[in-house]
Amino acid sequence: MGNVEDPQDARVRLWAPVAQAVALLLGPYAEVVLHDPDTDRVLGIWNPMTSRGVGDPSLLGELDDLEPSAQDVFGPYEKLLVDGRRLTSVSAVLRDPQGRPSAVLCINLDRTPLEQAAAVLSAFGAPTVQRPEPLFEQDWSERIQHIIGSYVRETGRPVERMTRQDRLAVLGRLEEARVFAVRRAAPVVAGALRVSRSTVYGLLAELRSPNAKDRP
Amino acid sequence: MGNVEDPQDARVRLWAPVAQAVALLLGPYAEVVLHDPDTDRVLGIWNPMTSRGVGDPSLLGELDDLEPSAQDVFGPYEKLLVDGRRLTSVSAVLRDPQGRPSAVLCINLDRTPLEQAAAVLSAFGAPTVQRPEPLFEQDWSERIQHIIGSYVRETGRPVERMTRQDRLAVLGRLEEARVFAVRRAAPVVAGALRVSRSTVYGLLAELRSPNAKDRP
DNA sequence: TCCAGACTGGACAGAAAGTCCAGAGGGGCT
DNA sequence: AGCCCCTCTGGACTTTCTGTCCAGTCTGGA
Repeated sequence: MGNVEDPQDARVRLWAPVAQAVALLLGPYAEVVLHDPDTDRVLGIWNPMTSRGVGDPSLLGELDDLEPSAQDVFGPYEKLLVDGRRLTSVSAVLRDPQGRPSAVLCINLDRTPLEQAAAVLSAFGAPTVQRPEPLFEQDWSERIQHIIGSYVRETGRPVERMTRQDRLAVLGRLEEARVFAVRRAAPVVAGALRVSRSTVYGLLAELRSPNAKDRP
Repeated sequence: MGNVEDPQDARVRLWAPVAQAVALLLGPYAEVVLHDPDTDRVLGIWNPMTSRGVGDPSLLGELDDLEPSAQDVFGPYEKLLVDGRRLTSVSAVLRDPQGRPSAVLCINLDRTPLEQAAAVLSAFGAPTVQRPEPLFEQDWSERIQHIIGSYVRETGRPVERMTRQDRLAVLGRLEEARVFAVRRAAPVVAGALRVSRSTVYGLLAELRSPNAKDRP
């Protein structure tokens, strides 16, 4: 299901069984990706969690730190999807008999369902109300990710093709969460929203002002 | 297993099946206790988690808030055992046909194993250490008050007669709590510590710098 | 093709954040 | 008391951010 691979490529034929086996073992919540380290493109993908397909460019950062290093296996490290899902990832550089890197295998495990299950368990018989929705993130930049992420999930609209209204709504939530009381937050938000700092301040001004716009 | 009951008592004969059924359903992690509200003693206990037995006095506080109230079912509320286990408890006042309280049934569910399981689940594949200590206050100025307040309480030294060391310690805690990442926090802290802004920055610098002071 | 609305990048003023220092207490010691 | 050392103070000053503005670019729709 959802497997996409290029059977023409010898590397794919070589590694596909491994990738598929792992994908089967870890159920629907693990994505296995085979990358071409030369072209930085996807060779094959099993259980894709995003809309990537064969030939698409590899996600920025997924391979970034890998090449210069001496070791071949990386992680596990944490990644955050725009929709808020938490992934645990490992990567391995796969070499041909001559020792040259021929592919990079990445396994991305979605930890969200496990965490939800954990929440169910610890809520069982718990008399105290769960935290009111709150921001148990120590790190405010995670909070930003989280808020933007849940908005994306709710609306199904990724950051890249948000409308002005979407941005206004997201900024409203961020404002509510007092995010802008934190130093340096505005530029970070601008970055996360793929928008310039000016735009953020513009939208923010529109939000905060008595909107004279509503009555023409 | 581990059931202790007094078959002589009519109330026990009446309620024992209920108690036993609940004890069986909730496995080894729920303790069911039948109390005598008049003598404040244990009439019967199933799956005892502590060393209480029939005839022992009921645990202090277990019945405290029950009597004066109008309702008959209480909880769930949280209890803490000396060994650190967290219990979720409910209680019910059981009445005879004349409406007089004849027994009190308490069910104590040990939530520890569930919470451990939850921890296992959310640790599965988790690369990062769990959050270093949440501090889920929305309002950062409250957080400042809270940190300073607890220091004062711990040391018994009010803000006015703090020593330099005290101030350093407090600032250390505030720093740890990332308080100074918030705009305008420094002056507020200075005010709360009854000290000038300069002093705050001075002490802060001393804290953050490689303390050359330690090696004379 | 042209227009209108939206975003950008850079410039800039103003506000905080930090740094620095001369001078004012204020204990403790002689 | 008188002195000294340590610490805090208030203010001046530099640096870093914040928030505003605007001319110019991009883009989708009529």
